Amino acid sequence: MRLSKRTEYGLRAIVQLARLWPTGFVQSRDLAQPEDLPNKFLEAILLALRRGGFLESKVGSGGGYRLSRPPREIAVGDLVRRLEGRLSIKEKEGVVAGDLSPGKAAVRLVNERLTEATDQVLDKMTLEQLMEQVSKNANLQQSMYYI
Amino acid sequence: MRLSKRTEYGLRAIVQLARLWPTGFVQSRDLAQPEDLPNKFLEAILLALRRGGFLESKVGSGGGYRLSRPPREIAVGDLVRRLEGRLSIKEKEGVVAGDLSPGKAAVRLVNERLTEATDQVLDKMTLEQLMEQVSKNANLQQSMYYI
DNA sequence: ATTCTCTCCACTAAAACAGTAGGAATAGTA
DNA sequence: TACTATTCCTACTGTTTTAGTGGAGAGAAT
Repeated sequence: MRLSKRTEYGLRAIVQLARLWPTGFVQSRDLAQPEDLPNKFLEAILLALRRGGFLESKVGSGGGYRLSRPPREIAVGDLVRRLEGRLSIKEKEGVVAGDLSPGKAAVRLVNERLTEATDQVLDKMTLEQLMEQVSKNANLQQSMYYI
Repeated sequence: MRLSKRTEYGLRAIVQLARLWPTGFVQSRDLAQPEDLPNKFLEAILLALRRGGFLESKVGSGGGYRLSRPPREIAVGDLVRRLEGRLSIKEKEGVVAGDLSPGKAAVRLVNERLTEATDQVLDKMTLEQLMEQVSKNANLQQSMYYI
């Protein structure tokens, strides 16, 4: 299970926006540079995040992006699902379940378990919690230098 | 999180072999037909499974494939990891952890949680358990017709 | 010898991924 | 009004991955 670059860049950008919350608008370029992300690609990603309702944007001079609500109200799962695009693409679902081969049934079961597990992880985590855990880890690392 | 066709076909084939365990060798063609899998593609997959130590094969007339050990001793996780090929590809790991940007650290954390969760699901499940659960579900479905 | 099967190598078509380029639209500012 | 800054939008491109196919070789049974 590997996140796409698109998702990775999106998360990296939104983490920056979360750290700045609730201050003003930040421009795409200023999100791209410190994390070294391809600017044009990032623009498209930010646009998707805005369409997903995670960001607000303002065009023109002094414009940019900001979170549309506080980090604690943004679930990482929603972000990832928006960014991956694929991921749980409504499989045709025609069959009601009794009538598939044992092999197909097994594959379906594995897929379901996997989806449940990943959804669990992703939906339980808000952007705020993600950032807390990251800085906790960072502090841990930091302190380990002095042991 | 979507399993590739390669993995799907491999699972569907090995589920058939597990149902037949511990009887003799089954030929690639006879695995492909009932599940309607592309024969040549399946051959390559079976070869990978043999190389992974999950199957034994016999060439020539009367040859074919069979499990190399009982279904209870085969973890679905090992199968999937073998078949996906990618999935937890040793990311370069150069950085010891303190020195990544907050964004990178966040992405890494999400990836780790996701990997843990999927490994958990997959490694806890043996081929035998998978089959039990599939037939349990099938029975459930079956009985629901009569409610 | 012949047939049957796995094994192995090379190749291809299509999709997904990871961007890039250029301009239109919009909002502030002089 | 003219100018500038920024998002918004469309279309395109190159690379990698996925999902196969084809054909020949090699070993085993009859």
